Amino acid sequence: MATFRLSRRLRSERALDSMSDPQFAVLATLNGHGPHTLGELADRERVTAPSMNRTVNCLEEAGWVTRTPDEDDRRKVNIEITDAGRELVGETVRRRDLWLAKVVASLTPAQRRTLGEAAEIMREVAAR
Amino acid sequence: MATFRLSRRLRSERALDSMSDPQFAVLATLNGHGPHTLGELADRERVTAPSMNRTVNCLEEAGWVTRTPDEDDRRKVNIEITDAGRELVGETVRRRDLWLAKVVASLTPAQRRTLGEAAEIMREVAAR
DNA sequence: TATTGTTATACTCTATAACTATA
DNA sequence: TATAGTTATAGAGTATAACAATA
Repeated sequence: MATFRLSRRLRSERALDSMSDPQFAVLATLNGHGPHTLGELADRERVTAPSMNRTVNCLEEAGWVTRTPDEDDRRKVNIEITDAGRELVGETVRRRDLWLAKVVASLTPAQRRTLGEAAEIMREVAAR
Repeated sequence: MATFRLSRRLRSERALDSMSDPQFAVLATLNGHGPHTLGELADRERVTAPSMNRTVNCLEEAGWVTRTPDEDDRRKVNIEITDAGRELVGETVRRRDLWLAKVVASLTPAQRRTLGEAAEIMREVAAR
């Protein structure tokens, strides 16, 4: 439960309050790994195609991504992040890092050590 | 990053037919810390009162919690988990933590102690 | 015939604003 | 007048089922 709550708190540190977590997750994927088709995004986020379609619709209407029909397979649609989308992702990352830095600075050395050791265990555990 | 990864790993092990995360979070709180008023639950989960009211409605209709008017302050409503709710929490936890139990059992006592201490810090930090 | 994306429909979670009952 | 809870309303994320376009 502590993991879920901290994860939620970290996600709340975003550049735009109006941008939801699912939308940001898609934007971060496109920013870091290039254009994806709708099906690829749905598989990556473990949601259905209609669900991802709706999320992409919101991102497209807001100008964060663009849809382009695939030239080789015209059933597919390539979704690509815009310059405005890249700027938004960068701003969110900076804000999140700032919040984390303040929190860490307020902890005792022992607490920081505990979190550091725990993070290592959590990474190892999550990889199983 | 460790928090995000562990959170995602835990969710991926979640039973398909189990309840939603917000509902489970409320039920787990009531199961572990006794009855709460609506406002207390809303503050704890960092959502608005109307949002929590709807979640509690779903839990109440399903028979997992009960509403009881407070005797001292009749504006308040005490929300309490039912026996069926306790049973459901137990089932959900067992299913979600099936793999985690094995992982934790493989850790050293010192590692388990580190995770326990880290969980407390994470809860405090997430509440800011 | 199979795959990819979309639309239709329904449910939950979320919020703000307005309302009721009580302090 | 202030507070606790509820209702009204709206937007987003989720799903399944059905459909269109393309391979």
